[in-house]
Amino acid sequence: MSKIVLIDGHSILNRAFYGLPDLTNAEGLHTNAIYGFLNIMFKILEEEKPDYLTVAFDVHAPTFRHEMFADYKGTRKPMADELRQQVPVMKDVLHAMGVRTVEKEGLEADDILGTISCRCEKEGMEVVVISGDRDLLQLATEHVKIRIPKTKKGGTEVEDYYASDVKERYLVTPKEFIDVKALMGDASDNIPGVPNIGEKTATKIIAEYGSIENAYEHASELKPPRAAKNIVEYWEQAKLSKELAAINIDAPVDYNLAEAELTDLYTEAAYEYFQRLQFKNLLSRFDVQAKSNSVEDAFRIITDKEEARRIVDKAKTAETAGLVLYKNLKNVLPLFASGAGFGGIGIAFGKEDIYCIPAGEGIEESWLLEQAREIANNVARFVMFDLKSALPYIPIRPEREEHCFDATVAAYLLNPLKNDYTFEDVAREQLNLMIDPKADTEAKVCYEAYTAYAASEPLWEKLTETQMDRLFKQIEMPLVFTLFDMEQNGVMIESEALRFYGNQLGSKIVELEKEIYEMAGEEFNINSPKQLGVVLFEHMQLPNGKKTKTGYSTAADVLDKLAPDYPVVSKILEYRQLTKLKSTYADGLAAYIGEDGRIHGKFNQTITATGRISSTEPNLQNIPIRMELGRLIRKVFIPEDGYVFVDADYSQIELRVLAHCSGDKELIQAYREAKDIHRITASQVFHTPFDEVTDLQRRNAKAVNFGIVYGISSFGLSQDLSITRKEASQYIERYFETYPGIKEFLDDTVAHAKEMGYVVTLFGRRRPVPELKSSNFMQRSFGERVAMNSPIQGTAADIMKMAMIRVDKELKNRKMKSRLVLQVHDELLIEAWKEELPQVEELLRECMEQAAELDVPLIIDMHTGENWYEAK
DNA sequence: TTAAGCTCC
DNA sequence: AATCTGGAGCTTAAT
Repeated sequence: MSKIVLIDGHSILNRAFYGLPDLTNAEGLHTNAIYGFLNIMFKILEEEKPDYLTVAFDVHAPTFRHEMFADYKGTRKPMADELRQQVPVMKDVLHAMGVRTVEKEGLEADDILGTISCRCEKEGMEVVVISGDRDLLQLATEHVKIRIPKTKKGGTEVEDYYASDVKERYLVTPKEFIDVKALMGDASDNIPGVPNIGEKTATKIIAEYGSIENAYEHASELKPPRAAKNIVEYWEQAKLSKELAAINIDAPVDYNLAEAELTDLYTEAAYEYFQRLQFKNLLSRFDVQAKSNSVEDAFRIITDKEEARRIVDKAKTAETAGLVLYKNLKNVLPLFASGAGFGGIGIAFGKEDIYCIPAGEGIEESWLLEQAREIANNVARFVMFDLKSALPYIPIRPEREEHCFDATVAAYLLNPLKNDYTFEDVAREQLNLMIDPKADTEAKVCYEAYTAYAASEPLWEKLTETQMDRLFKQIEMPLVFTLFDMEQNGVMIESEALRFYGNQLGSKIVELEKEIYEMAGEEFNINSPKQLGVVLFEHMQLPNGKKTKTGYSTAADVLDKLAPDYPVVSKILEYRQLTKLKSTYADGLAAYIGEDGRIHGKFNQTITATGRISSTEPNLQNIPIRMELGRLIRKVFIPEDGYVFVDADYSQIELRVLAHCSGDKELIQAYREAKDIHRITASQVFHTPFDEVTDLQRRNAKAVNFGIVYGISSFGLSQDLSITRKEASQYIERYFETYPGIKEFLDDTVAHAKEMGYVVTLFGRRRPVPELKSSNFMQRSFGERVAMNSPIQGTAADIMKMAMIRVDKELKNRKMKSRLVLQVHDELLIEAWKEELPQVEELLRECMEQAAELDVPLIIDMHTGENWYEAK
């Protein structure tokens, strides 16, 4: 017996839309409803294995009851824009998959579904109807199953209804379901029903009498007298309601079953669509092997040393070579980290020259690595993904650095918003090459090498088109080597002192724990916000316990307000501080100390949206400084014997960048003369002579200065300064009056971003801002703040990168022993050989202050010390 | 895996 | 009518 699945298109889209978090693709297109729809559809198809499939849509986008308001009468919301824009795309996607869709002017999807369902059942088919709308239950029979998906946590659950299930659950048959609705009405469908009859009464009446007609004839017997009276009084209305409630099962629908036959959904067109929508999980459903990847024919696995020798010799003279180092073949890419388990190389230097060369019996690891080094240092263009991680094995001579091309970094510049930059993605995006996720490791190695080889050109073209070619060549690529040096250098830790610090924290924590249990009158996990909230706001009855959806907020700003009145709260805050210090810093850092007594953290170049560098394993960019107790941690960061720390940080680099980019005369002038920019700002904003500015005025001016850089709102500023929103907006207004160039610049930047879809730094780095297209006020506002902040933060990052490169290069050129060890966004830490100290100081100041020439001076503060605490 | 909390610039 | 300062990473608890 053949089977058909019918889907209520808008209903399922709507379910998916409200059941999933907002997703957007790179174009700023919202995709969550489509994604959810497809997941539900695939799940159903796998379960049902039907022969036919059809999706029905309403011609005019219907309104929907928002789930939250489903119980309220008459609260239909118009379809959200984010959902509306997904509807035509959804239809396109279905068509790309060869799925039949039906819609007809004047018909609701219900009627289409009812009609097709009825026709198919008559043909002796099994019918499965998918909808989120319970009205469809009236269509259920022995052969028509209604399936209602529920988006729950951890996947979708589906409620199934044959006729008997409807009866069991609602006490009436599917046909009677229409009569129930006729009596109770449905405000959202404009079905009036009969007054004073709700769901309970309606169900009871229909369960007993089977139809409104029969109930009408026995009106005098009806239970609640009011119902009896009204059913007579409103009989015409009841009949009309029944007509409205009934789904038409004989509508004039042009429908040919043959067109609905379920064929292979995973077409090339669908693949391209999924790719564009960035449905990565769904892409894996496609049987990529079926597609002819002609490059695959060129893949060769080389085990013979003579052949390997011929290949690498040829590679050395190649124009462009893509290389990959891989672990043992059992291990999955990406690259090995620690050196153990080197498996071999992948190399590509032409469309017909793509090789995987495993290290093995005839081909020694050391020989192979040596060949890789020679290739890297001889080809005109050497391309890898994540070059920095290969540099320990393949050192690049300084004069050869400019011949290197890191495809990961290039892909990052082209779209810094992505989470990762895999070779599979780059192959897909740049080469239109689809890689089978199930391919064996050798094939993947070949693919990666080939992608590196072949993608460098389109990547470079795109960098040129977007005018980021200079940024790439002059800043990002050289930075790869600087960051590598910094990682290799690492920073020395006095591990004894660190352990002592941790132990001290440990004892203090135990003490505090006892005191808190004592004061609370019970023992609980203080680290659990959930438990803590219950103890504080329920058991101990502390005031103001309202906040957040998952319980009480126990965030520091909430507890701060309570601390003066409740000593236990102060203890808890102290406990939090100490446990944070111990777990993240004392114990956390200790775990990363290497055999050389140093921490070699990672500095990541392809993470942030703005162009900053990030630091992981461990994060060395968030070592405490604000609180004294935390700041002490910095005493364990020490230079090696014979060395001293030199720490230099830019003074207000972001504000200076803003002054330059905006060209604001006042602010530029202020910086050219400046001793104290916040005081000058206060003086100008508050119309107070410079020398008479109060501390409060200065503090406020400083907060406004920061707020401006972050993309200010009056609310944020008012929070920050504990003033009213009105006062805050007055501050901002006066600030903009004082510095009209800044207002103009920020407005222009947002306008440009809205038009172009991205913002740019002074050095050409781009950041897309898809949020600006959102119809959601909050999202759009976020986009505006991002548009204001990113060019400033990004330009500062660009400048720091240029400075680092110069510092690193200069130290190496002069063959100095001093070395760069840390970067913290606007700060560099150098481990300086004591004899070189004066040179280092001069060089640092020169490189940093002259890194870029702006209309305002770039100034650094510099200190030396025997540890990081002293040097900062 | 996510949320809440905390650390930094 | 609503909104409610930008960029990161790590640890813990709870799912």
